[in-house]
Amino acid sequence: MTYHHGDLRHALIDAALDLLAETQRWDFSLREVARRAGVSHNAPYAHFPDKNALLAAVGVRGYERLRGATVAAAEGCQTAAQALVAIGRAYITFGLGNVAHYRLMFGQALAVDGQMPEPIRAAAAAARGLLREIILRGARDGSFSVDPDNGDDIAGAVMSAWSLVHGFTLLAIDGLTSRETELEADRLIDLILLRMMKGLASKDA
Amino acid sequence: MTYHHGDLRHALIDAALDLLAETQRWDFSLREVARRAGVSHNAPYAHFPDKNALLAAVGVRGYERLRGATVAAAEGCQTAAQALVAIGRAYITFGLGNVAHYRLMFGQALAVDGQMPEPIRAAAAAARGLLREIILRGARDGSFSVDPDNGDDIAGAVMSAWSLVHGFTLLAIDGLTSRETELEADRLIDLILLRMMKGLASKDA
DNA sequence: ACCTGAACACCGTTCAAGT
DNA sequence: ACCTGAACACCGTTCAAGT
Repeated sequence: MTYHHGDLRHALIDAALDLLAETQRWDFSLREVARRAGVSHNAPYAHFPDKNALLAAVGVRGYERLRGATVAAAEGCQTAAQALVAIGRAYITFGLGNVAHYRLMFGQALAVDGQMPEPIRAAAAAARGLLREIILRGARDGSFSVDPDNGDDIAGAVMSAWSLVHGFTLLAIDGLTSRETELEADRLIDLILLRMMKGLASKDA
Repeated sequence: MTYHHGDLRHALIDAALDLLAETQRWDFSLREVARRAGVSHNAPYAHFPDKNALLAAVGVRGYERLRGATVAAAEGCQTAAQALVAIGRAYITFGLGNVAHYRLMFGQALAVDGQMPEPIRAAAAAARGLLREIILRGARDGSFSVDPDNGDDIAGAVMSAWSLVHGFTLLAIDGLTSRETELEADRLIDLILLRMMKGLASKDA
């Protein structure tokens, strides 16, 4: 049994995903991943230039899954406003359900020389594009106060929505959300999504 | 020269802060910190139970600095609305000016068993308290649509404001903010803060 | 109490070698 | 092309020992 599988690259990513889910951390060792995949500790170097490259591939998987979850949530929504809330809720749920994976997607682990690798930047741009579509839809049907012809205005709306949901997800993961009242997590999510919508809503909506 | 300084604990934290600023990363080694402080590689264990404890102490320093920067920004502001915008801007500026420190304050590096250590939780609670005060002030003078007697409502407003600013800071650090238009960073900050304020503002403001 | 030096079980990465 | 085993320069942490 010389070659364990036709696709060790794929097997390594899967092993890393398993470790992510099991340990709830992304600081596992490359050697541990290799062990899981049943190969020697440096077989990964035949498929990835270094550990960072493997992590980046795993990170891209995260963006794909997140996109899948949010797109699915938006389907069947009548209005743009409903779709945006559904996306926000699905986004937060994904983060809280995949803590380590979500952290990896955005953390310093993927950054090289202070910059995210290109595949991650592309995935993030796609995520912004998804949000942009919804917001433009809402701008055209009058539910959002966004000028569809003003690129800055759109970018501001997109980034404010993403920032709020992203920030909340991370604070919730870190356990740094409000504990003042015995507020249930779901209720708090409702409340912050309400504020997000209010920030985008047009006055006559 | 047996004891290098009366306060090695302090010296180690300073050395770590130096490394943070120089390398722009928080994944330096404990041994490197010891080297910087001019002591053997395990002298730190006389002052910290493990590496995590040193990082936590450095993280707390970050919260203190961040608090100092935001409190200073709020001083001299006439209205609660102005104060909140000033705080938001100072917050983002701090994050972008102390990338590694900011990432450390919230990242997995400090988490043990999926939970942030108590000193960090306390610092975060203090940060929420600061926001809460401003928001309550704005609620009483009528500039924010927050019910001062409804704890949930307050918590929702606090978390939505913090989430937005926190999320934006991290996305900007990661370089994942909009690049569609040739939007300047400062302009984008203005736009997202505007959306934040709109999410909090009362209709008659 | 505070620090040192040796030691242990790990890393990521490289290299020569095997098929 | 794909994988192995030995090797290198590191880690975090522990332990016995020194003042």
